[in-house]
Amino acid sequence: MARPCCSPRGYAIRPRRQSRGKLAVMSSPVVTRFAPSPTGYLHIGGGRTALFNWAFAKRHGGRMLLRIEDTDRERSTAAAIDAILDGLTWLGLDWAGEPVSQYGRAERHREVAEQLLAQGRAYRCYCTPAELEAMRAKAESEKRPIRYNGAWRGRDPSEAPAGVKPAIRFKSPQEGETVIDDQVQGTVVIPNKDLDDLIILRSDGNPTYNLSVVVDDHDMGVSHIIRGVDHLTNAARQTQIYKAMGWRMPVMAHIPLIHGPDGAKLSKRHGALGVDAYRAMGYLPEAMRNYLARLGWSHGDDEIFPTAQFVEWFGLENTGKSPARFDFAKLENLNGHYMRHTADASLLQSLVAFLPHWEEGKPMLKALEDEATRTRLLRAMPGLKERAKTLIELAKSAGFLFAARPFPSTPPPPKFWPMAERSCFLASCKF
RNA sequence: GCGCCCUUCGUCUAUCGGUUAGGACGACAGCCUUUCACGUUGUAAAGACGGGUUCGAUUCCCGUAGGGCGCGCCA
Repeated sequence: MARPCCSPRGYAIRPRRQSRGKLAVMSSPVVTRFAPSPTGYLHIGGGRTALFNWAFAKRHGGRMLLRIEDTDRERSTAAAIDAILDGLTWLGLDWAGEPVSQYGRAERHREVAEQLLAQGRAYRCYCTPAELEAMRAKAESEKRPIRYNGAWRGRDPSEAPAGVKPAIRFKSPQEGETVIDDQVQGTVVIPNKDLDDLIILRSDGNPTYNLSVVVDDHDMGVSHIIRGVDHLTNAARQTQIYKAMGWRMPVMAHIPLIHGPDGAKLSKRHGALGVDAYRAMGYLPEAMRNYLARLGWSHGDDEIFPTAQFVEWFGLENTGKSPARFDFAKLENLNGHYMRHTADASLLQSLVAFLPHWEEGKPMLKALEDEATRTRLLRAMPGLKERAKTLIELAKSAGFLFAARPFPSTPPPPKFWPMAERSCFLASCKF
């Protein structure tokens, strides 16, 4: 049963009131989290990870938390945080409570690091970054695995060189293996000899990722961790930390990555697009959600379904392990479908919401402030939306409505207009 | 180099040992339409390779090849 859990940093996790219904048979509330690092925009893979976390939480009557992993002070920016929140909001994904700043919890992380140190599960390491770098280079040139050699693992602290601030390393088991029981990947076994003693607290006293994640997920009561497979090795390291702390493991689910059309990793490091770019290309959030849902997850032959249906169907057991390539053609087709099936008035709203994000959208946005113009566009909508695959296409094909400023009061339209526009024009003039 | 993971039409995927290997996007060819679009009908298109296990493998096991991810005082 869920118990309130309070972190020393002061935020209390209230147990969620158990909702009735057949899905509420879980003994503890489902808490997922989306934990992006604010070093850039929200890329598409992150968007899907958020979608899965969101859907999973909703599906089980739980909630999704948002944690900003901003412990890297050098690279974290406020602009990136805004971009991420903006991207999630546009995608229609909401989260419970305020976003948690991981950096804001550094004190608590240090505390755990100290505890590990006191328990003999961690030790001070006086190697300098330069020494480490040399060690790595040597290992690489000798074609040996690149790992920390544990130089300070058994060394007496009295041998510590003067003037060197130590980092704290986790004393990772050297024999045996670490097993990850993953809902998507299955049972993954990693030999402990391949996992070196990772730094959990930097020499400047700041915690590192793997420690922070474990402490935060634990303190925040996260029950299910759904993230990209690129974190699989981290999962092993984190498992060791959970064990050392005697904490209960959350359920893990590592989903496959989304690759670019060329098969290479699609991430912000490789110039992939942020979700804001998809908005600017005129895609509808609901189409985006539907498209993303079908990347790595499936429900039989079902292709097009509303988000509510996706939430009802979503489960980790239907999530595949192989990576998918991003296919614009399919996205575009799906988007066209959604445009055609969206009510005129609501599509007009989507268009108005989109216009500010389109570089050519200003004039039309201005023109649409006029009630009569909006009405005219609304009338033309049935014909317009039929042949537009994106909001950009919709806006462009609607352009004729705004072109001639003193709008001709009487048809017929000029003969050189394409038939589609002529008929739409006629429709817009219909009384 | 070491570890982990992946491999069904071009792409996303279904298949939970026995199917004419299904669907969707895309492609191609018709139909519909005074254009386009929509819609619609049809066609081409896949189990990486080699071994096992089994009466029977796309499905289970091993190997090979190819691909991906990870190996930071980044997250």
